[in-house]
Amino acid sequence: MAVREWVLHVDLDQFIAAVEVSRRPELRGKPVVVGGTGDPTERAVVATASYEAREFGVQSGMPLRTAAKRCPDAVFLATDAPAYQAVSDRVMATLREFPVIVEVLGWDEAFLGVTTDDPEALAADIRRVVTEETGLSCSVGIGDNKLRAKLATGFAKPAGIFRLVQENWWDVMAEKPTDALWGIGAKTTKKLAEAGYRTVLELAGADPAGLAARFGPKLGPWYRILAGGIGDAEVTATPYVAKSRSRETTFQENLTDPGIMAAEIVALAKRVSQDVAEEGRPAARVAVKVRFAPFLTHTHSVTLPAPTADPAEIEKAALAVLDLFDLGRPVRLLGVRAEFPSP
DNA sequence: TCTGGGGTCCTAGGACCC
DNA sequence: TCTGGGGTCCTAGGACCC
Repeated sequence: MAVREWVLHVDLDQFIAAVEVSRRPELRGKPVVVGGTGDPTERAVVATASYEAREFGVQSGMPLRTAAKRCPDAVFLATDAPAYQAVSDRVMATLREFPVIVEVLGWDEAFLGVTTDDPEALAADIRRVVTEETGLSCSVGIGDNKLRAKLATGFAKPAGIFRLVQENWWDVMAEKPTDALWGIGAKTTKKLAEAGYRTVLELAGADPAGLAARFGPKLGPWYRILAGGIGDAEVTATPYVAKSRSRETTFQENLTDPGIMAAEIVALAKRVSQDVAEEGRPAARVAVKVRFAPFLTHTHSVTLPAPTADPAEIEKAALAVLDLFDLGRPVRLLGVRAEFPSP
């Protein structure tokens, strides 16, 4: 086989649940649901469910209360972000031991830029070494660009390897619904169906001008390209630079007292200021998010007179932005976001 | 299904300027 | 006192992803 460049997508299997099981072996084989503080009666959602819990219809993003109804015998655990970050760091370090470029996508996934004559053999090596060094199982998608590698992983799971490239794109994808594509979700799928495009093949043949008119000058034509499996193949190890940092809280009981709302905004602004300080760059804008009951979300924001990392200035700005809202309605969530200057 | 938290990018309208 | 056309910035909202 010829030596050439490939994109590999490595994705850990049921990552968060797997981390929890690895430190509590007695949970192995049981339905495990991780989310919120681990109290299934709380306002919170499922971060990850083990495959055993998924058998009962428990899915990530689902309210914990619903998960508890579907699977009353599941073990409910609190989300422990620092623990997942630490394990993630070990996995990424393991991947960097291979002669590859590693682009981290999140806690549990990464793109690898590789040059090889046998990507399946490399993928199998990676799966074996990741398990040896971290005890975790992963799946590997092989592609000729990032889009195809990412989608390939979906067919590889769990604990497998799958190759999706130009040659088998239509065999695999032509008849799939458009939301099988990475970047097209439920809302867009519905709108595409209304326009007469239900499958990937149908979308690939759509008129770009018509798509632009319906979905916008960039998004519309991009959907058609996506349906052809075309995408960026450049994997880069360039460190991530945040464009914004934010903190938000959903309250277990709605807030009705504007004085308490102001106090919560101050607390959130302090946490954001800490994050801004850690970034070592000043913030240029401050935004406040308010979610009113039952679920209406609004944001307001200001450009600061000059970029600053001063916590007192960020707090003052956040309080001033909060004042732009009509707070005479019950509030279920408050958030504060700092944005860094665009380069 | 009574719907988390932390992000990114795109769109569109209005302001403002030349 | 009737009103072009382009460019850029600001702001709010929407969609998507992990």
